[in-house]
Amino acid sequence: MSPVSVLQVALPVPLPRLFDYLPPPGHAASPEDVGKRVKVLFGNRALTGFVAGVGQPADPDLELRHAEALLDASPLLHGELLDSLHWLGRYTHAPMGEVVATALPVQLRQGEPLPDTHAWHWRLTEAGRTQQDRLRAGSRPRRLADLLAAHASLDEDVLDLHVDAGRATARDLARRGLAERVAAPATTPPPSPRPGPALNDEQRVAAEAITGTTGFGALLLDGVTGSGKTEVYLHAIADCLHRGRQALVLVPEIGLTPQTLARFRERLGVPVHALHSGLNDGERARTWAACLRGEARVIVGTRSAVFTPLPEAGLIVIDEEHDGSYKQQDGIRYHARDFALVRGKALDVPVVLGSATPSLETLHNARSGRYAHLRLSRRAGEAQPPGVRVLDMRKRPQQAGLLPDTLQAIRQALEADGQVLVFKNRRGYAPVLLCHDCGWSAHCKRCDSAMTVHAGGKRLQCHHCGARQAAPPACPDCGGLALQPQGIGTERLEETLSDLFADVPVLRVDRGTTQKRDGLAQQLARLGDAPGILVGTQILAKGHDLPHLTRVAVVGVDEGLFSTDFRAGEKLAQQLIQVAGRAGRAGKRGDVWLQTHHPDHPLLNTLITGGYHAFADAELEQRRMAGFPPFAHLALLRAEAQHVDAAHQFLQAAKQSLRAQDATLEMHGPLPAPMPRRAGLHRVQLLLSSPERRTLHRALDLALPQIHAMPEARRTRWSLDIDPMDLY
DNA sequence: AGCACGCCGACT
DNA sequence: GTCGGCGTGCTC
Repeated sequence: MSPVSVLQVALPVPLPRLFDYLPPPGHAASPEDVGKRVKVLFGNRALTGFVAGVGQPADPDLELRHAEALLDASPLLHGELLDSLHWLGRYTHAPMGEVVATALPVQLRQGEPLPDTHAWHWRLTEAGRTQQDRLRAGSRPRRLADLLAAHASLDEDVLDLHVDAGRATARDLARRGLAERVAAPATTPPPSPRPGPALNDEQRVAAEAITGTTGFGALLLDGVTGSGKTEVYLHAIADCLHRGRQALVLVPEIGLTPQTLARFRERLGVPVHALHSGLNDGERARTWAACLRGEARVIVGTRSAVFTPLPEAGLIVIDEEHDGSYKQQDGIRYHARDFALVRGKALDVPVVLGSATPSLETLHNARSGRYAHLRLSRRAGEAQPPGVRVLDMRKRPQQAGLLPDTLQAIRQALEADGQVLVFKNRRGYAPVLLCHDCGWSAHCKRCDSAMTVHAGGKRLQCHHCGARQAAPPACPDCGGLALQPQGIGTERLEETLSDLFADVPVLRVDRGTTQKRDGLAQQLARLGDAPGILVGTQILAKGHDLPHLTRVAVVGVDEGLFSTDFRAGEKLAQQLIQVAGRAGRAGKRGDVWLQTHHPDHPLLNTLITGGYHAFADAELEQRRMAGFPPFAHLALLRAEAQHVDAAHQFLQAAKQSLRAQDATLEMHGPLPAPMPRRAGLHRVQLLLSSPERRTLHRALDLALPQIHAMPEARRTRWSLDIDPMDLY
């Protein structure tokens, strides 16, 4: 007698195991069920799970429940994507149920059927054909009816192009029984690409290297700002479409603008499917389904778009591959760039990593020959690289943190009809509110950090937990009235610059001003091409062409020069290069004025005299000496608890468990996190490091079941971050 | 993560 | 006398 097979179900719970269920009554479990979603009762709630396997029950004595129902006639996840997700679960040490929940759009995760992706067409009804003449001539309904009469049916999306308010008019005709909406199969028209500018030599070499790659290959497209990386992508994508394959393009959160999409659509001549945070659940599920069915040929999306099914994949592009937004910072802490490489390998397609400031990991891979290294060293269209001028701030007078030279430089640029970007990586009015009488300063009650002064000094805000309050009228400690905002934020810069340059617009752009959708684009449009000043944080360092920007003033990056985080230097260098790259585009040479108290700092020196690659050489050498990535592999075990001891004890126990698995594993901690208290919780962390990735993962594989089962684990919120981006 | 069960304080 | 606090345990 062969024992009955059961469904091994992955559920969206943080438990590191699968749950066995008997198949729904009347069905026999079969290997074909793997990849289908399944409705089950778990405890006393109903959950949508995922059949991760079919086999013998793990515990023969356990009385199993029946699954309620299988939700898919054929597996939703299978083949390459399923394999890659299994890899992701192993790599991040996350339960498969959570991995699948992260990968699927909300609606599918919740058990909704795979949505239809057919197009909606309109056509006249029989009544419509006979009564069409009775509609008043020239009226919208008449014009639409005439239009529909001339076609068998018309796609809903084009109605508005032909008749004003075409969709609404169609619905009106439908109410009168004259027209009807019918589902039509989604069609994927052959691409009708429009030629772009001719590629220069470097671009052509790069594009040919990509299109000449058969099967998997990782290629770093290392091109200075303005060198035309996007043209190379477009060329490679067009070739991919021509071969009848799908292309996936990942972009940073900030980079997915309507302009970008319009450019892709126009040049490639196919519908471009966008996946970003602005979509609602229905749109996301439909796009996912369109990818699965091969209807979506070009998909442009942010981090989570790396999970789209690509049955006919031909190319993956990761634009601005160094960007931090590719790393998810909660839940399953995956890195979309790294996962894209895994998928590219499994799909056997080329993966292009583009950046003007490649991450040191990627650069290291390129230099060691694992990735092809494609260089674009020239700016397209005659544009000159910006010149950099360093201004020594020591013992110089300043106004709101601006040197007289800087103000003079701004004035000159404006008088020459240029626009100026003033870059300051600090939001708000001032970073600290200080009592000049007794030394008190405003701190967040729930975090170990100063509160930032906002609204010209009226409000206080914690940038770590979001707490807001009115600024006190007097010092809470000594009662004195000498409260002073200390330091400079973008808001204060905006105020000062508006006063000093009253005749030009001064626009502040930071996370506080761009929260609305398209807010940034609209603001930039308001500035137009007239002289003006942009004040902003790193949000201005990327995305959006600023063709009239001739001068960039970098004020106050000194804080970043002395951070303890091992990636701080890399991030600062990338920021400086990216923001400097904004200056000057075709026709206008730009320049950068950099204020600092540390004009001799090696990072600045190397960066300015040798550029990003010289910096990267020096930084890589330091990483090698210090045993940091890419020369070592890190994992960070974080714990948060109401009381420090609980978090500390948990990590101490975890450390012992890991030590028992591997006596050689390097462990640092448990130590308080760089911000020891945030949002009322105490934060402690244990850093694991090994020169061998396998060593690290093997120890974690063995220790994690024990760690999960620890009584201390219940008293803390803890998480494991593989390849942490920052040690916070 | 949820959710139930379970044993101790301020309320109708 | 009960509502409700969150500690502990379990989920096929």
